[in-house]
Amino acid sequence: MIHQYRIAISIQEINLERTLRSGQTFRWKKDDSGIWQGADGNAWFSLRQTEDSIDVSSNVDEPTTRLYLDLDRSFADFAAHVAAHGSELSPMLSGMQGLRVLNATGTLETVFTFLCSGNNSLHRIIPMAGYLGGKGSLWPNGAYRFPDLDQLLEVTEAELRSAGFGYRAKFIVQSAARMRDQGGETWLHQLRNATYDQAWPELTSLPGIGRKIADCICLFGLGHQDAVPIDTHLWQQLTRLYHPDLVGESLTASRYEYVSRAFRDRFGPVAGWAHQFLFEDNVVNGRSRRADRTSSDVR
DNA sequence: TACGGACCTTTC
DNA sequence: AAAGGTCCGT
Repeated sequence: MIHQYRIAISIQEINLERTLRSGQTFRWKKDDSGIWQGADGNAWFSLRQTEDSIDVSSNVDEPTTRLYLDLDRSFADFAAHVAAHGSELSPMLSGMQGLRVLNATGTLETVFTFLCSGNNSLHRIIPMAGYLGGKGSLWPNGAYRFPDLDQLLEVTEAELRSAGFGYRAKFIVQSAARMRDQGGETWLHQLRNATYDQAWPELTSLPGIGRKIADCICLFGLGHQDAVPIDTHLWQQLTRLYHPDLVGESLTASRYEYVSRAFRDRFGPVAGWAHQFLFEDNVVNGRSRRADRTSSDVR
């Protein structure tokens, strides 16, 4: 059955373009008509956004879509909350209206696509995520349902190697096998009911998943919004804003723990959202900021 | 326990 | 050289 409905909401409250291209999910596509085609877990969505509404076609009802897009929380309230805990983020917020952290339920997809993300760039992560997604079945909107664990278990390391996955091929095959041994998707989804502190060590027990990717899975795939993935972008931001003595230093495990805890202490339950703004700001502005610094420092 | 180097491949 | 890191050996 196909549901069709219009959700009245301003583009300041949720900006699909900004949100779906912010690197928390990798398989959404905007078609030639400007409609976003995607899938998450058991759902598929066609979304057409205007200034004040989103027209939805989907196999799920409106409450389910609202939950996925997290629409029942106010972006404006949230942004105010972030600004109250860190005024240094205020200047960034005006350019990031409607950038949200989605409430994905397809946790298996989060695990295996972020397994592709390490030491990699978006230009390559997206086609890799698309390749894995293609192992699943086709939804009516042209998006692929992400394969289940049994389907992933059929993929071989040799195949992924030849598909350009590099050394991540082994991690993917090994993690799929390990997950099966630990209880499969039942085990994974049960981490949703666990706390962040409980879920994190479970995830890092999978090969290829270290502290950063475990934090991504906690935040983007399990709904643990106190998780703070610290990648190279966050590290640049956090050192610049809060730990100037560490600027330019390498991100070691001990520094990760230290900086991560400090950020969580500052922003509490909205730490994950605050992280998303800092990440996005660095992706957009970081290069020029680095260029400014080096051009004035060097020579 | 903690750091530094290797690691696939593509793109800037 | 750097990319939204992780693993391994010292």
